[in-house]
Amino acid sequence: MGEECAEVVVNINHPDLNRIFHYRLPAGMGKPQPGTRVTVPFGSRLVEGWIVGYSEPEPGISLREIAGLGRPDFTKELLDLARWMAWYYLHPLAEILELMSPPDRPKRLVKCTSPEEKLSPQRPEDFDLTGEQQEALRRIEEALSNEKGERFLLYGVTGSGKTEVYLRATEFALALGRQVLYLVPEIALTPQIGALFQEAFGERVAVWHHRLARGEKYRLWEDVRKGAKGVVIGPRSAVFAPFCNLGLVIIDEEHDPSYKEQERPYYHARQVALMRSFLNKAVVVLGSATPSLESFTAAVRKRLQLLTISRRPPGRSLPRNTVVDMRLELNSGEPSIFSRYLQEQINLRLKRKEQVILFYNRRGYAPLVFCPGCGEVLKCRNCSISLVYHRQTGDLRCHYCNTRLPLPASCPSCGSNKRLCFLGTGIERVEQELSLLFPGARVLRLDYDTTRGKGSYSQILSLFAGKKADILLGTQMVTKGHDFPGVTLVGVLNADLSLNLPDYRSAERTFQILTQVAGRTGRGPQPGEVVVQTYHPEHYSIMAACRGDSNSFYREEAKRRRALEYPPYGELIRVRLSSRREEDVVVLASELAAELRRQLSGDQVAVLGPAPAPVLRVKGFYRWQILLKGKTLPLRSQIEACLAVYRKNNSVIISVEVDPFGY
DNA sequence: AGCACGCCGACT
DNA sequence: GTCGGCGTGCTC
Repeated sequence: MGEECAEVVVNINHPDLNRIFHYRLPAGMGKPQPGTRVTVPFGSRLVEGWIVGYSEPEPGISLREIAGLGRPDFTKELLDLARWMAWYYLHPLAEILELMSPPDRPKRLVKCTSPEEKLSPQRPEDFDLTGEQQEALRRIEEALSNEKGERFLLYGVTGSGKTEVYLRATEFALALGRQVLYLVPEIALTPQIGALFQEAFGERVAVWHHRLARGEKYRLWEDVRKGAKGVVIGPRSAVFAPFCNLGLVIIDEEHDPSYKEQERPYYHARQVALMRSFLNKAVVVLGSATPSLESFTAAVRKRLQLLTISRRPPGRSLPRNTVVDMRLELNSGEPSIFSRYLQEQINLRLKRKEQVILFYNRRGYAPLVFCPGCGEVLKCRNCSISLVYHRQTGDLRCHYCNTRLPLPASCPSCGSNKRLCFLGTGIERVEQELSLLFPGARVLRLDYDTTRGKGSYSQILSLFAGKKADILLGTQMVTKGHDFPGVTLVGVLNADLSLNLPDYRSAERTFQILTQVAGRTGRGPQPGEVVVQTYHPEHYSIMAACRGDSNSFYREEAKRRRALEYPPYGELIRVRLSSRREEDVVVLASELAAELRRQLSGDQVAVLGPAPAPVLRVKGFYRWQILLKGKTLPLRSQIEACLAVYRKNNSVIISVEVDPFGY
């Protein structure tokens, strides 16, 4: 006769242990709730784990008893979320639970360190929403009252006041006694939004990010769990906050690729947030001026309700767009990274004391360094990638593994001591040329390398906001949600760079970046202008972005993705194998691919590859990959079983990425 | 992952 | 005789 036993997941990361073990409860004790942390005897040692449920074990296994009970780490809802993630992302449950675990209680709980709350002035409610903003807000409020967990896509052009809608929806949710999760794409953006919300809602707002001190984290988590905090603002990981009464989830800039975790377990915070709100029947608002094709399609299919804001508030017009065909520019006069038209426009702003943002998406000074003696391009010794010359630090760097080495005096390949040549243009070279062309201009550079120091990111931005500079030259970083009313010109120096990435999303990314960066201008009383330099002026994503015609972009992009059955018209899973020995990877990859073909046979899933990864070698590891395309959702367990077998080979690491970014 | 068990070489 | 090398196999 069976007996109800606790199902325990042990916190050890090994493919053989990615399952449930049954344990007896100590005598004279009720059932601890699933999600409770436990210590259990495991073989000859004690290990940590969690109770995840109760059931009757198979007959014939010798049961042992739970050795120790810990705190309840997860509510049923969070546990269900973890289970869903483990299933959907083909990832060990233990590792997901570890990721979601609440912060440890610090040894010494510091007395209240929260700075004496500056009396938060109630935000003035006196300025009017536009009709479209009002309508969006009304529908969200209605949904909050209905408590049916409705989902919205707030599709509002840049500068249309989406944040104001979020603020008022939050106010409404709080008034109903519900908690609010507000996701932002990056840590860098949390302080700004956080300050705005704290001003409106004072102490009820928790600004969460991973760099908080341990005690602070612990206290915030506890406050959220008890309901003392009504709003949690933060990046990806904030999606795991222990809400007790979640009513509204806002995903700001929902298209932003930063929501996708780039390391294990490769989850997408937007997707997790959607599942979490489903489990809570919470209302979701996905907001963007350039929705992901996934969300756009979901709106077309009525899985998201569409809320549109098509106009900026009165007096704020959308910028004028000019496309410069750099091919024609090349044929006439001396070539420069700055077209003559853009130079004229920059000069005009400088004369008028207006500000300029320039976007150039390539770090360093020169992306290629080569030897004129033998023609060899200098490569990283750990990665199959060219080294980039950084002038500021005078060294060569690998942008994949971060290796740095001094610029060699002679060619490492042929020994010639002819001077090495720099090929191509990075942002440092653009900066240099900028100072030659506009000697009087004050230029700030915003990229990965100028923002290493603590606080340097916000320092650069506040210098620019305080008009201490005329030109802000930056990489991707300048495209994200900033609001500089003094900017009347945005220049995109090379719109094509993101088009050639090995990613089926490259056209979408290009469209989004161009539209977003264009949206950084004309946010003040003066109208804005955008100048886009490109060698592909006829490309659909560049044309659509420049004309502000997003519908034609989505139509074209949807057509292409559908034809190739890429997401959202098919699911994609990338299985990556890596090892220090290339032959091991090649052999195992082809065996695994053959086995997957056998297991998943049928026309539902295509097994593509194996093929070398776009960058074959990174950090000394050779990487090959297999792509699964098609209806993979019903086949998760077959895929999992198949991988488990091949993971027994311990010289080759197998990692799985569901819905990968890039190939 | 860890840890025990097991089956062969050189050592106080 | 036994100490210890790390291959193999198991963990409710």
